[in-house]
Amino acid sequence: MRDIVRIGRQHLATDGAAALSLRAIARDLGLVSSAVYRYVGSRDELLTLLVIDGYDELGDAVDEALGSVAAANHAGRLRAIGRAVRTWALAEPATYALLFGSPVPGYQAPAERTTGPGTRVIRRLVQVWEDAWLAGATSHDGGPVSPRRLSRDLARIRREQGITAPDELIARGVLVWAALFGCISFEVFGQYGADTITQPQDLFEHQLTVLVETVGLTR
Amino acid sequence: MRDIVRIGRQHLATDGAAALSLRAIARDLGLVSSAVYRYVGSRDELLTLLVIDGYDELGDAVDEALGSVAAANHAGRLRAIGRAVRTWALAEPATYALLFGSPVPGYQAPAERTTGPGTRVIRRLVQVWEDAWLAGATSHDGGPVSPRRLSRDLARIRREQGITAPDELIARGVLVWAALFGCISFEVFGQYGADTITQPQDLFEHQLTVLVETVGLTR
DNA sequence: TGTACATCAGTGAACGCGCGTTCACTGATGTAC
DNA sequence: TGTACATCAGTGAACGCGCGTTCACTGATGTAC
Repeated sequence: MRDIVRIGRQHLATDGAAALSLRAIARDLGLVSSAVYRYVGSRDELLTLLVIDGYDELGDAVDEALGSVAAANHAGRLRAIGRAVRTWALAEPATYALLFGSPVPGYQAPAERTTGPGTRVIRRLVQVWEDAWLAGATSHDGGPVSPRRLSRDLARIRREQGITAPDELIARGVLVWAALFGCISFEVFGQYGADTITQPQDLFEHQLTVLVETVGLTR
Repeated sequence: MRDIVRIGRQHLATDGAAALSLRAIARDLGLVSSAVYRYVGSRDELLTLLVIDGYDELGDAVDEALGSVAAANHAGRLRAIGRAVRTWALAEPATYALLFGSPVPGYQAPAERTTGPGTRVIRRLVQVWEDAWLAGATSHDGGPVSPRRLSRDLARIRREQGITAPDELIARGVLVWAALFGCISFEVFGQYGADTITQPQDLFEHQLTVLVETVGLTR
């Protein structure tokens, strides 16, 4: 069972999610193709297992990185999360692509099984903004953002997440979240030209500095 | 020939790049499968045609949007580029995924044919920073950024692009570029939860405002 | 105006391949009495 | 301690399918003289 997921991830790396083949996995396991049906039911379910496994591994990496940063060091926590995501993404580019790249055609992850693990990183990020807000360690405060439609979306997020941070901070938090993954995707997917960025880790550290500033963390 | 690319893009939307099938395209064209080999040579070449076609369509959309913005309105130009990319991505999510999503396993775009069209958007963005810099309309100036390794990468970019903007502005420009596509990818690929963001265009406009600020455009 | 020839778009059969999934089955291992 | 039975991991054949690519070909259209 663990073997199936393990080999599945290897195949993800070589063939991609769309070409993931139960027969090939069975072959690598030294099994006949029908034998894996005792464990996974269908190809789509294997994809779901890989999605959950990936989200959990990423979430564990982030949590471990956060373990060695003081709670009051909000900027440090953001940086730690960013570094952990990047490091994991570079180590597991195929699984990263499954989670954050193009959707797999014809496959829809079942929300009731993937939403929990799939939101671990953003929940950690939200906690950073919220803690910074409560500690008075962010430069963003003030009333609702315009237009009112956007403010309503942000209010819903505030309610669902059980937080108190103001509109502007939440909106910037969402941007920083998307920007962080944008930077990592560009690097992992090779969007930076081949010879332009030779020191991506230095660039990333600089990007983290700007993102800390974007969300207004003062410490 | 145009028909092949047209139908190819339709198949991209339904089956994805990895499952793109010359036979299926031939079928849709009312041709026998071997007939398309008169036009494309191989499946990989069709992918290359789709990549080039996509980059060019996106580049045209950006250029057209820029046509109605005054050159001195730097923030407006950045916003126009962002909106054009987002609008095109939402209209052509499958082609957007081919260009900016997960790499297609086993396929490598030939640099000599795709680099030109593939860099149209970033070249327009770079021109915005550069014009703003030359016009004194950006709040970022000053000397080299640290560490020196990063500064060297930025110097190479400066030389290759034939620009004069300082380190900090170039670095932030790269971040804004990656962040812009990060925001759009999150929306196109459905990373925002199903019910969290109901008004993505309002959120995007707010994100553009923050990105204008990030790159320090004062007008 | 007519004929011979070249070009060229498309045909149809074939090659060898891999895929997901079902189904009746075998044979080893564990369990109950 | 021995026997009958249940469980369960894995087998092997089969289903119907689609794929990329090659190759010799047909038949219509255009061109040269």
